[in-house]
Amino acid sequence: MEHSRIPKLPCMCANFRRTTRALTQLYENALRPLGLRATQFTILQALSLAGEVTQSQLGGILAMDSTTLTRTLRIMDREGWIVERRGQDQRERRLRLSKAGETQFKRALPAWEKVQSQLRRQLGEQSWKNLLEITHQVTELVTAP
Amino acid sequence: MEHSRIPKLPCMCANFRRTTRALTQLYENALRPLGLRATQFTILQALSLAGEVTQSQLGGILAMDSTTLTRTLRIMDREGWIVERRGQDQRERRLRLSKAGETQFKRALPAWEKVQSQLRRQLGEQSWKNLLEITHQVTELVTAP
DNA sequence: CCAGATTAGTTGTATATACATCTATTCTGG
DNA sequence: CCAGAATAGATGTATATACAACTAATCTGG
Repeated sequence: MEHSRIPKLPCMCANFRRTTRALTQLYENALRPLGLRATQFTILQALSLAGEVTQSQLGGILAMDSTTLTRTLRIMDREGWIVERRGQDQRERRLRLSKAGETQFKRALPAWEKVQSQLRRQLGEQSWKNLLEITHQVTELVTAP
Repeated sequence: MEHSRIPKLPCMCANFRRTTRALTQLYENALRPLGLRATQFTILQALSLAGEVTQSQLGGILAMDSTTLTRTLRIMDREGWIVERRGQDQRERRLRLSKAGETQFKRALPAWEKVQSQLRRQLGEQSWKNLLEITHQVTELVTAP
């Protein structure tokens, strides 16, 4: 019976936070040469998939507070990766990838795919799919409707 | 076929980060009346289980950079929840809960147990155990040996 | 139409997080 | 024993994160 290097934690939140710290380092190591943080890559990918969305909608997609996005989007805007425009409703900011943002996203894709497929191989196809499914379910369950 | 409120994300890291944000809010809402953040509660619990450890060892247990702990431990020390002392090796700081720290941990336990058991009920016993197990495995896999 | 309620996003503030770099201490090979 | 290597933490810096309080715009009931 091989004993684990790290102890089990009884708290579900602590477990997820710990795993997320470890995973984030793995992915950020891969993205560092591109000057991308994990959150930034995620936003590039989300916008690439979603097209134009408001800041609130993006917050909903990522289960991230809209006020957090204000700061992160400022950084990404400074890099020229996104375009913001006012819509009918003058309060909201409609966001989409700029050309430079699309380019940066495509530039980062190989590094992301490499770390994804490496982890996928290590976990096995079954666990991989199971993990994507269960994390999604937990997010749905825990996120306020 | 009920369509989901939130889209699936293809990135494992993004998935875990999103779920962790949602879970953290759930737990922090429960701990807020006690003036505890999720990380702080986790450290109280980890020290309660581990006894006296060095800062590096605590970092290993939580898969958290030791330099991150410097700041968080300062806050907890300011609150009087931990005792730091020098060991044989004068470089290291040996940490344990103070009386006040134990008291604070015990004070927080009911709120934590409530949110834990509520989530456990919602997920079901099988998913709950599965989640604790799989997150632990991923952490082991991804953490540098 | 308008006053109050609601909503979108910003700003102030505090904590969380890690990397690069630094200092102090300990270890290790010769 | 001692010089260089390795280790434990601290500090500087940048990003991530959310809540409370704020401003501006929109909506809604009367």
